[in-house]
Amino acid sequence: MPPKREAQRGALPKSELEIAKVVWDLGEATVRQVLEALPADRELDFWTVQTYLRRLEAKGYLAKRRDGRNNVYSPAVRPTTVISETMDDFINRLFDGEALPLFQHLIRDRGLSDAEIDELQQTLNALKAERKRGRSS
Amino acid sequence: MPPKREAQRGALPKSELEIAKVVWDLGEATVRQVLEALPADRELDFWTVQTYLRRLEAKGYLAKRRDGRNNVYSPAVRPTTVISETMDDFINRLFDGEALPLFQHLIRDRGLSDAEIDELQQTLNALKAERKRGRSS
DNA sequence: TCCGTTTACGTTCATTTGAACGTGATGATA
DNA sequence: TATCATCACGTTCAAATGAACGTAAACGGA
Repeated sequence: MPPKREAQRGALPKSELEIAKVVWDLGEATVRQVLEALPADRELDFWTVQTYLRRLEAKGYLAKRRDGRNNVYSPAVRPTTVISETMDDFINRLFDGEALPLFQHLIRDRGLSDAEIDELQQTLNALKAERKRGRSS
Repeated sequence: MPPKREAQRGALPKSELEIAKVVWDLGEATVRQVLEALPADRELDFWTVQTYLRRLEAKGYLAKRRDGRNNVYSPAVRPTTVISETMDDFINRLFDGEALPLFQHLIRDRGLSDAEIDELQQTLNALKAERKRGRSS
């Protein structure tokens, strides 16, 4: 059997992703809640937000529940999964699928504060220790 | 005067970016060279490649030079710049403009090999040392 | 219970993007 | 120099995307 490519929910379009992200942050939300949670400088129409939420539901990213006369949307796919998919797509497109070059680029061409570097190092150390532990047990 | 938004060459579409990347790798290239440099499983028409190159030129990303009857395309904007812009756009969209969460996600949700972790740590160490030197001089 | 408000749903519309074509010009080869 | 392949350019076309509307139904307050 050929290695079916895991549903390949091919990379959400910008606007839809933007809306999905709001829902993720809120946990669940009505159209209006999403609209209000949008950054102030992002003026979308109520109708437009509604449209995107509907599309996200149609694509299987969000679930819809009825609450009185309102639709309440919530994640139907774990956000982490969607982020991973999106990122994979991005890395494939821009860095031939290699994560490392992406890091390099981020680290040197984009300003990381000293504090951020520290934090990053700690994360790496932790991960390393974790793995070592995993392997020796 | 309002703070004009820096040309805002708003994020290249997938296919165009793909083509641009080939040109970057080759340094400069004709339509046919780009076509041939594409991964084997990516079957684009000669015409299609031509179209994308033309668009990229129109948008100011590539420069066109004449060589006999051929157009030779080359970067008009440093690839690093374009990559940065693209990445900024991406990070804004997915991580509220914060690079750190992106790192975290990459590090833990996407498999990094031990070797890659090492390499990353070295990069960070080097960067840190570099900065310390810069500050104390 | 009636009225203004808010919502869902189906629909629409312009623009962008992905992809390709037809023709006339150009250049190499026979 | 006649011919054949290749190329550039303008053009086109469908699908995806960004954005919004009209209507009818559902509510909540007067």
